[in-house]
Amino acid sequence: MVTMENANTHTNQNESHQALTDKLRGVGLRATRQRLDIGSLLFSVKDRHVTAESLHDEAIAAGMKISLATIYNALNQFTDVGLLREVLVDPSRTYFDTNTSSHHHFFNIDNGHLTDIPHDEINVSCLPTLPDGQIIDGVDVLIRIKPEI
Amino acid sequence: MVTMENANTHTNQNESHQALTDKLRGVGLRATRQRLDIGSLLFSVKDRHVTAESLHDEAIAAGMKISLATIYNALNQFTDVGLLREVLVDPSRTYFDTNTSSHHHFFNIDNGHLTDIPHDEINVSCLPTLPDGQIIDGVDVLIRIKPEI
DNA sequence: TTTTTTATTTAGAATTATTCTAAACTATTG
DNA sequence: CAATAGTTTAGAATAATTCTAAATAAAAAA
Repeated sequence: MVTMENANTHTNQNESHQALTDKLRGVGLRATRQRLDIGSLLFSVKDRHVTAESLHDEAIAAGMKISLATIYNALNQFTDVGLLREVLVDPSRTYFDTNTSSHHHFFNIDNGHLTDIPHDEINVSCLPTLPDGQIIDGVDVLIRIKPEI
Repeated sequence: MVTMENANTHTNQNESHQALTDKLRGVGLRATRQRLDIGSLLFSVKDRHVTAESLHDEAIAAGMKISLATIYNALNQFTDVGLLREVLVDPSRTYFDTNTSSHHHFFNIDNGHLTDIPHDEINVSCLPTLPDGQIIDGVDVLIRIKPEI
């Protein structure tokens, strides 16, 4: 009789487990089970766009035991240390993007889908002079699209 | 003894009163006292950026009698008919811009101030192909700035 | 290891922006 | 002026997010 209660998460993507641990420690965060779970959902696939709620639903569906408050904490902490980036598209919901490199977005106003646009596919020539002693922190381009007709 | 109780608002900008009435009727909205009050605050000065709360505070300070719910209603209606435009800069607050022409924004992440950038001072060359049968609804460029040093 | 210290998790309460409800009110129409 | 349809508003309701404080777990010290 093989007992496997308390199976420590899904024992498949093990190489990423260590990588994730290192990634978290590298930014000064403890590699807790919850953060590893969240990280495995966020970083095993490239370029994801999630909300706290959507990620929580996903975690629960994957059998992970984690509270919504922890999801909020983790998303904010990951953003603070540069592992995630906030994208503003909907005034009533915060989206997080796992792609933290310089890039832009298509936002489908019809179905709410977000799509990345590689940095080099958009050219922003910024002629305007910056106010007084200000410098640029970042540039966000959002192209709202909708179905033809 | 000059009695002036119930002075119907400030009797100075009268020419704009008729213009405002026409503007509201022109978009299918009744020219109620509240909408005229809000309109006088929004449209007598060019290029304003307000939140429902900030506009309500301003209205109350100006002695206008109007509820926050009405401010929300009016801002949303004005936006629906194109008299205002929403600007996304802060995930926890909706900003409205009285400048509805095509233009962009500087967002000072230090103090939260929004500044317009004329349309022609930014050049966005959009090389990326749009997904399937999609067309562009609009393009928003937000340049986040911060104090030097 | 065991102990100590410090960070993390979490349930649930609290906050906050925004919307909804339903009754009172007012602009417009006939 | 009366009837009709749109508007305002107080206050309740929602919904996203943060906070609190107690329980727990990770890292450091012994």
